[in-house]
Order: sequence, then structure tokens, then C-alpha cells
Amino acid sequence: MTTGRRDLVAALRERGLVHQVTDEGLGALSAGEEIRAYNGFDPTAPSLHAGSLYPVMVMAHLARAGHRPVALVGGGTGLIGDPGGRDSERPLMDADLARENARAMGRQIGGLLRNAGIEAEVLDNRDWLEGIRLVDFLRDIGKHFTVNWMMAKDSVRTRLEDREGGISFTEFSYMLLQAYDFWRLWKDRGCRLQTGASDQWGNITAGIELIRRRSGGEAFGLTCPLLLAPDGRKFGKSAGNAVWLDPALTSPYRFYQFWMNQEDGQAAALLGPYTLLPLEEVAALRAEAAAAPERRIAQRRLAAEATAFVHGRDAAARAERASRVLFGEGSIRDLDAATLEEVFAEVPGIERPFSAVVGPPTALRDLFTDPALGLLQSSGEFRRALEQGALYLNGERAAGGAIPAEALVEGRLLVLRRGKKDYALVRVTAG
RNA sequence: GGGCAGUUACCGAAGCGGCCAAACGGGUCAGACUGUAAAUCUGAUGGCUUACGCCUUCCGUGGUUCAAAUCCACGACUGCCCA
Repeated sequence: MTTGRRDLVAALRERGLVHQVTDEGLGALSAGEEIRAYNGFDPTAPSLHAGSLYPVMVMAHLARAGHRPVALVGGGTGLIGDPGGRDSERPLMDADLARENARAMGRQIGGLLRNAGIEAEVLDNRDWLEGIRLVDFLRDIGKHFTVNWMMAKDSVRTRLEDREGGISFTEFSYMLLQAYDFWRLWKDRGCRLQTGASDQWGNITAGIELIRRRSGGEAFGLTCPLLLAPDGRKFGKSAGNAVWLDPALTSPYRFYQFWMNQEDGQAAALLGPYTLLPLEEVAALRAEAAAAPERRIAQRRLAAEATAFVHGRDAAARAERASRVLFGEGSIRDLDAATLEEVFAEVPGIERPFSAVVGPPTALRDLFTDPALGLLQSSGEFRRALEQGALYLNGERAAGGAIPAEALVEGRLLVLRRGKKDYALVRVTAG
């Protein structure tokens, strides 16, 4: 994979992935020798989502610049909780859950990078944090920090200023644990760089301080711009339905659609971080997209590349094909059942007997509100959606009433659609 | 431990005995316009019903009243001030 070692700061900067660097000297240093760099991951869930994929991409870009990424899953720090970026204390995570999540997440990260041809070490800080003794920790680590210095850190200061929330001693201590991680990885594994989103700056510099004070060593930190959705919230985790990387939680088709739906500017910007495409190609795509935004070139390519990175080329191709059929020119009516079945392999679907679909006056409602499809929650929602013209059968607006037998594609399939983008398939069986 | 203030739908926030399923804003969903965009405009947003309407909500539990989100008591939680 490695084609030659490069200045990693420059390499990341080209992709828009550098927010702050502790020392520009890192650039020159990294041009000459391999830098081992780690990035931490909070095990708040058993899978990464579109937003937490970001640092994985950073690791991938780093590896392609000839350096060695290390993934650190926070099975130990997850037990404490990072106060950064939050305005209130977070509830403690169940210890077993943290362990399970960390394990699953570690596997996932390792797998992603391996599929991209990148060998990365995956570690869990629980392995060394769990056995630490309080008195040792206070003597060996705590002594190197003044509370005054800790209180000046953004993550802590905002919480101190917020009378409503406050901060517990537990979360206040968090940065010391992360600092200890860095020291540990620096000492045992030769990690000289820690990367993270810009909200990790304080934690990263705490680690660098510890390495300097305790061992007189040199270490670096590099943060990436915090990626936000256009609405200002965390990217890829909007309003309850996060876009997961686990295909069991978010199908590859939905994953593909997530990228496809990015707005123009965002899609163009994401091409840098979220694809491994050569920069010249990214630039060309951006120019093309800007010239003809209606073609959605940036979105298409972004969706294809990101889906391929996470789910593989085949899954990406399937999602792409399905999307072309669903959002393409032709009418669904023109397609045969075999094609539809293939296209809908990853879209939610249910099987119903003929007698339950054709005939009963409530069939339309029963199908649209079926929990397995996730289209509508209640018959009240169904009624409103119908009134607003939001429901479609085989691509044509549904008027309500019983479903005629002619509505079935080849007598056995029915395509449901709610709104512009949500599709589901009903397979009609005999009976 | 003492004093004061608060707890309303996804979030913020009105309401202070009946006209309250509860103003308004944000979010979300849908429709129109588009390019599976943005912006804009329109509508919807507790549940059940084609509908009249019915049912379950305003921290919890009891109470006052013909009638309570609104009054009273106790409890829980939160914030501010004092110790």
C-alpha cells in the first residue's frame, strides 16, 4: 500500500483534515521517518456511525502517507465519560456494555482498515486503566498537573461556568486518564502523535504535557476540523436515527442514500476526507460538480466511495443500482418483478398473502403502518400522509381505498413509497 | 440543615379554575417549486375514528371543586441564595 513516505501534516492538510497541530516541526520529521499515530474512539455504541467514521478515514489517509495508525478503543475511559463537547454530565455507562461495545467497535475499525489494505493495531485502554491503583495514579500522574491548568481547558471550563450542570470529579479527571493513555502508548508502543477531532485538543495536549514532564519526551498532537451537519449538529447522528456502519443497523442502501442526500457544498467538502480518491480526482470532481450541480456528481461519487469503503464494492454497486432504478427516469411499472426483487434486496420488505392485500379496504393502511417497514407509526399518521398525498403505490400517488389486483407487479409485488425517498416492498404470496 | 424558585408535548417556552390536546418558536414529517440540492411558500405534528366524537396527557401521589396544567397537602428531582 505504502508508495513512499510523505509529510503527514501536508498530506492531511490537502484533504482539509488539519485544524491545529502542536508543532509544525512534525511535518518535516514525518517526511523522514515513520510516525506511529493513534486515535481514540469512545465506545458509546457497538458500532461506528457516519460521523465516527471520520477519524477512521483520517487514520487511512495517514497510513497512505506512509505512517502507522493505531486505533485505541476507550473501553476504560468509556467508564468515566469525556466531559468535552457536552453541556451536562453524562450518565455512567454500564461496565459490561462498555466492554462489549469496545470489543465490537475495535473489531469493526480493524476490519475497515484491513479491507482498505491497511494493517492497524487496535488496542483497548481498559487493558491498562482497569488495574491502576488510585494512590499510584495520584502520585505518578496527578502530581504532574495543577488543577488550575486543568480548569483552564475548554472542556472543563465551559462546564464550570454552567451553573446548571456543573461537572463531577469523575468527569473532571477524564483528561488525566486520556493523558495517561498517550504516555503509555508513547512509552510502550512508540506512538509520537495523537490525532482527534478539534474538541480533543485539550485532552491531547494534556498527554503531551505528561510525556514531557514525566519522561522528558517529545510528542505531537493534530486535530481535525469538527465535522458538522448543515444544521449545526453532530454529523451523521441526526435526530435519533444515526447512520450506522453495521449493515444490520443501517442497510448499505440506506448508507448510500445518506451520502447521496448531502447538500452540494457538503458533498464536495466530504470527498476529501471520506474517499481515498487521489487529490487531483477530487479536485476534478469538485470542478465538475460546481459546473453542473444538478447532476449530483459529488454526491454520487461520495456515496459510491464511502459505501464501498464500509460495505465493499459489491454492496456499493447494488445500492447504486437500486438507487438508479428508484430515482431514475423510468416508471416502476416498466420493470419486471425479477429486477424489482433484486433492487429491493436491501430495502425493507414483508410478505403477505394475496387475500390480505387485494380486497380488504384497510389493506393499504395495514401495509403502510406495518412496523417491519418503518414507514408510518400509526393509523393517524397514515391518514394524514394520505391526505397530504405522501403515499405512493408503484410510484403512483395512492388515493386510498382497496387495492385492486391489477396494482400488483406481475401479480406478486407491490412497491410502497412514503414521501420522496422511503421505499418498501411487499411480496404477495398465494392465498 | 434553612430560605426562595422551578418541573408543561421531541426541545425551548406560554398558560395560573371552565373557551386547553394545551399559544408561540425550533425541530421533525409531508406537499408545491427543484436537481433524490439549498432557499422559499403551504400544511401536519398525543391515540382511536370517514366523520360527529371518544380516550389518555401538563413531575408523582392524594385532596378541594359541578369543573384543575391551573388551588391545597405530602413526596421526588433541579436551580439560586444562606449555613
